[in-house]
Amino acid sequence: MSRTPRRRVKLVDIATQAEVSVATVSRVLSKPETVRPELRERVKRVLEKHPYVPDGAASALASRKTHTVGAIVPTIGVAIFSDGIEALQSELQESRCALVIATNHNDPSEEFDAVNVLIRRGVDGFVLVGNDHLPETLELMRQFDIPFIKTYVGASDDGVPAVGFDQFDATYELTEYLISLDHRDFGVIVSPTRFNDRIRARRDGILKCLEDRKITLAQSQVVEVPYSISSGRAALRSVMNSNPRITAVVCTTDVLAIGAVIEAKALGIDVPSRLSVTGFDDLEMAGQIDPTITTVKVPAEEIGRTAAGYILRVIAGESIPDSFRTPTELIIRNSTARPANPRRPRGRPRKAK
Amino acid sequence: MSRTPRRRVKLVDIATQAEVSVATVSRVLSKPETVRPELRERVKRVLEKHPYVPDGAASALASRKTHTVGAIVPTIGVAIFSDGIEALQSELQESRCALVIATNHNDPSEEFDAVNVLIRRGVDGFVLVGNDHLPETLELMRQFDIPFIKTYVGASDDGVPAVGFDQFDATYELTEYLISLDHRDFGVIVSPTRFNDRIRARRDGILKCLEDRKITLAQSQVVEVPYSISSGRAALRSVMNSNPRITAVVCTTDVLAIGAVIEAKALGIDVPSRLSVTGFDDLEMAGQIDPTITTVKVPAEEIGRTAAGYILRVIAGESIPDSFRTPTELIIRNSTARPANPRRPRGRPRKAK
DNA sequence: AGGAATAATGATAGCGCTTTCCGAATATAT
DNA sequence: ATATATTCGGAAAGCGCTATCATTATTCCT
Repeated sequence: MSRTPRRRVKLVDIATQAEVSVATVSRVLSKPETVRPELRERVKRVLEKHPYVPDGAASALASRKTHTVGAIVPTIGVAIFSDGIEALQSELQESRCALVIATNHNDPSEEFDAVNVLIRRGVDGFVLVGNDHLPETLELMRQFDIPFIKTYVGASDDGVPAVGFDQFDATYELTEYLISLDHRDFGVIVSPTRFNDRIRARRDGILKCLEDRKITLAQSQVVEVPYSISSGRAALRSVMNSNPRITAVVCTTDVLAIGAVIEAKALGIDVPSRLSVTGFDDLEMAGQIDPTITTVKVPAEEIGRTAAGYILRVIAGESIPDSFRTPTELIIRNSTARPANPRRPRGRPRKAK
Repeated sequence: MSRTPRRRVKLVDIATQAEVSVATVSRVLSKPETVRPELRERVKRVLEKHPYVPDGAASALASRKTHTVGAIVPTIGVAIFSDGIEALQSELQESRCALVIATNHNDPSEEFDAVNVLIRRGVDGFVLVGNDHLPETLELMRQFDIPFIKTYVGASDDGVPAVGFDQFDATYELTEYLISLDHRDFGVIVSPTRFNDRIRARRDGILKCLEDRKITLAQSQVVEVPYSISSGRAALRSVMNSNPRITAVVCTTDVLAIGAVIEAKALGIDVPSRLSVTGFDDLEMAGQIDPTITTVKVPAEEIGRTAAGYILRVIAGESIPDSFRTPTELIIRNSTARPANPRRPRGRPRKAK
């Protein structure tokens, strides 16, 4: 327990000890190949003997690089984001780059503040979530010349690089699958769409698919509720009350679908024989609950991993493709089946691709 | 869309504009009360007109303060940690202090590396999780004179301030409750204990309580498995196979308990009439699954909030109590009941406090 | 072998801010 | 009025590092 309050060792200490200039030590640390092996070794030996940790603030000030990227996500309490962040971080770390995380709780003005704070702290680039951002936010990043990318979206609407998938297409496809099973009466349970373009896209994918097949929906068959299991339960009740003929309920997230399935059971509505339910995200729970839930797997880990490479390349000034698609996967489980009395019984079963 | 690549505005620009010295502007920003109102207003007006964002690196270098705290948690993918972090962050933000998060995946050497990286990046203090840390890690933080606290533990074993609760006591109490219900044959399902003092404490609290009541356990009645629902399922099977007379299964986390409950149902073992199951953490799912699960609520949000104040005070050099206890709560739900054929049927029901 | 080109090192000027230190201005006491 | 205390603002010295540039050592041509 050496309580030695000894002064922090700095570059000049190492330099003195090794009898070279500070410039040389700095070079050994950052571009070792530019210094003669003999000297390099001498410096390295000294470095090993002393607990030298470079001062990030000083080097950031001198070089104008922080080797840090900032990620701003809605929340870290949701698996698809925490998984993405973990992957982003470990990948960034490989390139000796730190990650600093901020949350915006789906509030664009919180995001603006976060960008401000992070710019002040110093980051070389930003990883944002979704397509919707305050113009001021974008303006600020551009003003400070800090590059950024968008994630969890298939393509950005303004030329900013994006890595993710098309949420609209994913739910469109999911809904098509339900229709192929001969479902014609739908309920839709939507998580909060305010300031959330991804959820809006999911909802719109469902509605557009239904519309394209000329399937109409009463207002009351589409409900928007908070993100929680208990809200999912309440929503299922409300949707089924509004139209008892519904045979399929599409939820924009697994959390809601889990609630729906639990409530259906409590109501004595059998899933899937009487009612099909689908989720989105593919949480572990979706595959374990009884019945297991048909859902769409979100490639969170791949998004995080890819985003790391993307933002690093943007920072390095390399040009990269505008968008990178990480494929989703429709996972068919036991919460979906053909309805008991299909309105068009002769439609033959179609295997989802 | 002004694409103006104009040079970042700095302190001297503001100073020139306001016709004062940089020192004055700096003072207006950090200790406004030391500058005459008239001048202060003049500077503030200029500040408002120009998008000035101080350079954190420069001020960190000059003042040796980063206004940043570093938190190192096992993972952010677990609710009790993500909830704690969210609270920590929002609370820290109130004091205009940033939070940077690192994960160690329960690996002490990853934690050491993280501390290193964060020291380099610059943090004024650390928030760690648990009691177990490499001596090198502690030594490093002390060497750089960076204060730290421990969280999710009731007290530290070495005088470091701690905020949290006693995991041992919590499971001891939970086990007592089961015993009061007349359970005498137990199974214990434990999440990974390697490098995880909190889980070890939870396990030991269970075992000690059992031991104190002279209840013995075969080796096979205590299993350690990975942290997942499916592991919980497998573990339940294994435990029940080893001794079919078991009437109560105690799990160290809700995730495992959820798996246990699901598997029991799959096996046709009714919970709670034939088997009682308990969890720990109080995830939302624990209160929604059928049967709802008896568990211990972990005050994650309170821990995060309190930790913020604690570390801030330590940084400020104020003296604080060695530890702060955030109380847990035993939440009794439908997964626990008196066993069908208690070995000692005359023990009268005892209400848990 | 002589000179040019190349490579390796050192000296040093900042990076943008904070913070003494000190003089000027103002207030208070004698 | 003068002497003394008090307040306020400016000048300037760094904070620890990187990067430019000049200098010196080394290698390669012809």
